[in-house]
Amino acid sequence: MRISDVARHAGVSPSTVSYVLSGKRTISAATRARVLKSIEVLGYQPHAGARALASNRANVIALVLPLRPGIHVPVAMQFAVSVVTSARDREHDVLLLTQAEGEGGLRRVAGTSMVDGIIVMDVELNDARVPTLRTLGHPSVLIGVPADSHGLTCVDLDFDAAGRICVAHLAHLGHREVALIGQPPSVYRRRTGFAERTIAGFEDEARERGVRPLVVPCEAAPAQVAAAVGALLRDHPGVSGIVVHNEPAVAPLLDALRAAGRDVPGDVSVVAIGPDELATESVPPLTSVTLPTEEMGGRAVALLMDKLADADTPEITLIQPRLVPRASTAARPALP
Amino acid sequence: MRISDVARHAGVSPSTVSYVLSGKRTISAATRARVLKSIEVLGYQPHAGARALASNRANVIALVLPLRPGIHVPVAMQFAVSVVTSARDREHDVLLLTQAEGEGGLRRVAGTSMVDGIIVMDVELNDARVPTLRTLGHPSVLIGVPADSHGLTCVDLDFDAAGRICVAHLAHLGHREVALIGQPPSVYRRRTGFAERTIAGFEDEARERGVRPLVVPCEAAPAQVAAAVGALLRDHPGVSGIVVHNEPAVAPLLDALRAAGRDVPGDVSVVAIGPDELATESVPPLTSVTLPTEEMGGRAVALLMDKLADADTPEITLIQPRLVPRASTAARPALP
DNA sequence: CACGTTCGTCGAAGCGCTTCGATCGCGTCG
DNA sequence: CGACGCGATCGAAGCGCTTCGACGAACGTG
Repeated sequence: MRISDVARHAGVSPSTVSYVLSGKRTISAATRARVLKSIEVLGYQPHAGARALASNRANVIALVLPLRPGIHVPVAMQFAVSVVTSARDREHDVLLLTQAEGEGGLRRVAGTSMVDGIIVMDVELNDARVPTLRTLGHPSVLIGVPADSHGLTCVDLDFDAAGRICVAHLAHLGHREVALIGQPPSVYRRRTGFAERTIAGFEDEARERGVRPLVVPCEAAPAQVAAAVGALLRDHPGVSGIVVHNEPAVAPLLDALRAAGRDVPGDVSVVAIGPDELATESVPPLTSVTLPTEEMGGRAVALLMDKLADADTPEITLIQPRLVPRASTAARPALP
Repeated sequence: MRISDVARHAGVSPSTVSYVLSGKRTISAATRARVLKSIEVLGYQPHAGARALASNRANVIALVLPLRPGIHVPVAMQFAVSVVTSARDREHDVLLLTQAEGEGGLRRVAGTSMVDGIIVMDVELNDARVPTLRTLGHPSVLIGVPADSHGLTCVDLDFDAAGRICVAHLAHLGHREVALIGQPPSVYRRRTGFAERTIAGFEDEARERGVRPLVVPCEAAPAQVAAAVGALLRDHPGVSGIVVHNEPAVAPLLDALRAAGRDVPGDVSVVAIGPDELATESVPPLTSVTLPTEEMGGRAVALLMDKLADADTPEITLIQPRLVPRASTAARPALP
């Protein structure tokens, strides 16, 4: 079943069928209808490889999955799904690469023209893949912002603003001492933008508002969260507001507070940074700053398509965080 | 940079270069070396589309991600990663399809020759995609076994045996009444093989050993797990052994037992069915039946490659479960 | 009314690779 | 010693599509 079969069936030339399909030249309504009919009747599907060869476009983009320790898998999956969905909406498919394939993988899929562009998730501040992406000659979009974003296209939540907005919310409620339960130390060690920027925003806003900030990196395992919370309550009894930027630590954190006899939000207010489900499915539902995975994935794809169409794109696209108040934050309790 | 450039540089014909690359004809060691050198020097990478067109092989397989409610995302991700890794080991890439694309997506990627074969995860007993796969004319491998597996190739853990082995282990330790904390009701409602087969094995083995079985489908939310455990302990005080076949319910289950003052394994023994990390990261580490995601993914890819090479493959490949004793099971406590 | 446009369509030339049959030496066997 | 076989290599014909230039017809326009 080839394009020439369709052409014969419709009584036109193969090129006409091609133009009907691509819309790159005007075709009379009557002819178009006839061709489309034939395509439907014959169940014609163009050969992807032939297309890619002739048009120099594979209609496929690559997505690099992040799989290092510390990554919250459901969030990564949400990104992946939103990228696939957005790509499909634009007639593109998605080729999956693992982190393990590394820069060689990027060079391979780009060099063989398997893909037209690349989306890289979980970009570190000093990401080894960035130089490769720069020299690749294939368009790419990063989710996350490296230290030097020159010549790149990056999408991210504005984590600095996210950190700030959390502190602002707590300060507004009267809290004078706030803690940030952060990512595991390993995440800071490999210098991840979203982690550092959240801290920066958290601390800056606290300073500006005369609030005392405290940053506590934290492993996600329940026991370690419990230990961290125990230490926090003991050593810093004045802390009445907590920001959590560590998805899997959220449930253990709430457990630990409960176990310590602290009511949320009666004694302690908690703000989470993470996907909505995380916040709504907790008990109590958490005031949170949304991690808009769908919007970010969609935006990344949109930017990549712009680059494929030779439009120029902003170097950095920061999505503004929104804080949704729920049941986990309240005014600071009066001092005893 | 094309194959003819390499040919010129090495002083041979393009076909010779092609044969060096594919190994489909014998090439003298000297020539091969010269060609390989040229390839390296020039940094030649063959054009994937041209290759696919000429050879009728894309060297890509499709993977359909499961994303329905009730799916444990980290497990799905483990499968995906193991499929990608195994595929890469065999010179293939992986195209990601979402469940949402449905059967149309399967027809599209097969019909356009984007992929050479398809791996479908999370197959239901009456999966709507099965008839499509049968008529597709493209090889496919299912992870999971549908009710009618005629003419298909399926890989799965032997969940019936998994259910049995758990009961056998508990019975061996002297437990006379055992409960299965199962999947959420919605999973049974859509008739999922792994869920039903585990129950079947669980009940059959119990019957054969004269043990009283009890099956409790269970939502994974902590509150619901707690409620289910509460009811279980109240209405069936004789239950001293619990099998959990529901990853996200494991932690809440242990919490609920602790809250009810039951020691594990002192008062109640617990066996989990799931990935190893789930078992080793719990407190106490759980006796468990491993869900060998890596082996299953690898096997699925291997079977698909066999089909691509026209070898015939068994309809059903069941992987035998292994029970690893850890700290959560012990002999039944003496009756008071 | 002749000429220039525009519109719709066609034909042919690739895109870069694989593969089949043919060719060319060269060693070997009868 | 000629025919034969075999290993190594080449040339050319596609694979199925897109796209460019060309062409005829229809349609204004001066």
